[in-house]
Amino acid sequence: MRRLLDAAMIAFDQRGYYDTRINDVVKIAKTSHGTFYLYFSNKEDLLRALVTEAGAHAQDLADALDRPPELGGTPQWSDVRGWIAAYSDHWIRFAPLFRAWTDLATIDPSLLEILRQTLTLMSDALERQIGLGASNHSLDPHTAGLAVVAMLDRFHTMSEFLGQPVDEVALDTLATMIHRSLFE
Amino acid sequence: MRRLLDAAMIAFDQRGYYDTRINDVVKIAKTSHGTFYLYFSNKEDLLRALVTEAGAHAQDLADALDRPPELGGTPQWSDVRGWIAAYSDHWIRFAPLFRAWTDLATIDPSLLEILRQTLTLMSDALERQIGLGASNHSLDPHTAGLAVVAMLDRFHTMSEFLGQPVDEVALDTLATMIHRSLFE
Amino acid sequence: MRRLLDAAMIAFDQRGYYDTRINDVVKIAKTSHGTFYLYFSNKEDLLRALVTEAGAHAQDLADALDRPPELGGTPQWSDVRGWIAAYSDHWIRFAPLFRAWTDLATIDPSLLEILRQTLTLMSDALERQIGLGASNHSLDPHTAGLAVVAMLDRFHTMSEFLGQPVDEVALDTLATMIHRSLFE
Amino acid sequence: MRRLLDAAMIAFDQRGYYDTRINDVVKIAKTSHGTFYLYFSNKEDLLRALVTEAGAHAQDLADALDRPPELGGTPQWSDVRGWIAAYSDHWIRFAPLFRAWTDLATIDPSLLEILRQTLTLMSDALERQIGLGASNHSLDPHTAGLAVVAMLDRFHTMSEFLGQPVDEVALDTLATMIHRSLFE
DNA sequence: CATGAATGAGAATTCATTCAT
DNA sequence: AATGAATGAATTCTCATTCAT
Repeated sequence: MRRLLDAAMIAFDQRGYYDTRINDVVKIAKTSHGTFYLYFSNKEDLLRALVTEAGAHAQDLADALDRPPELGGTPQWSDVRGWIAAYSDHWIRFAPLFRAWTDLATIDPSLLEILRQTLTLMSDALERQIGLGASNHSLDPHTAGLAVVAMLDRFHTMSEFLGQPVDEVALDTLATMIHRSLFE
Repeated sequence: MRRLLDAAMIAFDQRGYYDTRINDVVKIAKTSHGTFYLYFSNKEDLLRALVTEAGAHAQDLADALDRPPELGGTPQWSDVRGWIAAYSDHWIRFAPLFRAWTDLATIDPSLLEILRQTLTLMSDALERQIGLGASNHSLDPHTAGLAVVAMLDRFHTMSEFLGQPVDEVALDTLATMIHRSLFE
Repeated sequence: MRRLLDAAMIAFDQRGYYDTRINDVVKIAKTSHGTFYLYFSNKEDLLRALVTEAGAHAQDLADALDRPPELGGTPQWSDVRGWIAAYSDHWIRFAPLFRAWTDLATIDPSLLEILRQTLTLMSDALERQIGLGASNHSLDPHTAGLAVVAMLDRFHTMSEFLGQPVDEVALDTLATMIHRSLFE
Repeated sequence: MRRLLDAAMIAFDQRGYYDTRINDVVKIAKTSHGTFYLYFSNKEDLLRALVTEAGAHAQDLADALDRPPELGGTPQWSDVRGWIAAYSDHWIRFAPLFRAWTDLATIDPSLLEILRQTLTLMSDALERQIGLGASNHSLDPHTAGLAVVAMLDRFHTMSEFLGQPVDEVALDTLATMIHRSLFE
């Protein structure tokens, strides 16, 4: 079953969720069709399992955010930078899922629900951080929290499309932008 | 043909690109399978046509960005706010395409190319704006430009999933965040 | 579609409903899988269509029963004999359906319903005939009507299994038995 | 093994033979697939075992018929009534088998053989009884014997489908019909 | 130009059966 | 003896695409 989940990640990464056939997953996992249906009732079910794992991982990310800033009080640039690095790792790990996830959430209520929870998890944690910052009277904290997640998430996707690796310089700039907009 | 394009937008919106069958499009357009293949060679071709339209519209967006700031010199909050409003309209209009577009770009080179061009169009325009701002020594302008597009794009998607409309308050906050991070 | 229905009758006759593959039907009908699914959603649906036809035919049988006896008053042996012949033809024509029908009615409510209606149609008509007969004080007419249908139906099945054709002698004996038990 | 046989009867009753999966039987019997194949080589084999049991029971029924009539000479109504009651019990006990049995006999020679024997057993015994009756000059005894079994068998099935229990009144009427047609 | 019935390649799914433990 | 995970052949079913009208 783990073999199937891992195989699915590889397959989704190579051909995308939609162009992945059960056959592909099964071949990579070196198992049989029958075995696949022993553990999952179809491809969507498989995606759901993977997405649930990604959700659990996102929980860790959110928890990391809730740790108090290094110097107490307002979060520092280094706090922001650290979290961005963590988010980047998360994104790289689960990237193959994200595309299909977003598209399928339109149709599958259970995927939508996990998506909502994961999103809320992270944007709420950010919201709490924003509350710690000064001079945020003019920001709607909820919007700001969501906007940060949005930016980080999409920046990775877009960089991928432009064929530009997300390097340290890029992460530094993102950290600066976020720190300036929220905590200065 | 326009009827088919419009029908496709409706279908993609309702069921997503992948779960839309030629049948669905044809039914909504109140025409026949035969007619569909008269104008498009397959579903991907149909998406390409729609995406090309969206690309042309994005050109207008980028042009708007290149107009000089209201007060010359550094762009003001109101300049940023205006552009965000324009982007928001653009997003709402083409939302059904974005999901599939991103996913398919992995596979279809022509879609990837249009995506790259559109993205570059907007991030370059932003990059030029950022160059106008002061105190941006610590920002990589290219990263910053892309990050802004990323944030705006994804913020809309995420709001949709959370069932939260993107209202004036949200747009104000986005404007403030962007203005602070780039031009203060 | 008629071609498919006819092909199905042939296939069901040759291999029985359960051992008939969609493939078999499609081959006999000299058409394609796709065409099959254009008209029927699965094998059960196909059976349902055939069974509905059989039901319509049974209606004719029941109508025939309701015609007044040749000599008015009590039905004569010849009346009974005539109807038995008609029933026999009906059975021979739809025999391939009957086995699966009975078995599937346990599971499929719509098949059960058609079975009920067809059964009731015939046993009610018989019940009315029995009402015309004399000396039936000791018979429950409903039971008697159903019993006659039961006997005729099953006698054919059983003869088939014993490899004994249902000939004129047999039909004469059945007529005598029914006439004696109901109208003497 | 008895557990499996009993489980099979329950499963066949609930879903019918064809829609019963080895899995269903195994679950009801609270045992494993492996164990199933230890005792039976497949589902047909399992049915064969049950059907053989039913055949043995039918032997008893036939024997009961061969006992001399209560008052010697021609069988009385009460003799007929008694035998019908016995048949009814037999039917109720083995009903789940009958449906599949009849259908499968078309295909499986060994099932056909047991069916033939059981049928012959009972119709022959009836034939002998009919020989005892007076005034049967116009009846073909073999047809008559088979017709009685047919009527009893199918009447039960049909009552089941109509949702009407086979009560005392019904059995009385059946007895009267049979007695009238054979022995009056 | 428009139609929509027909096609069949390809994908999903089931389930009897095996076999290592 | 008993188990139940694994197998894969056999089937069902879908849907993009064609083509005669």
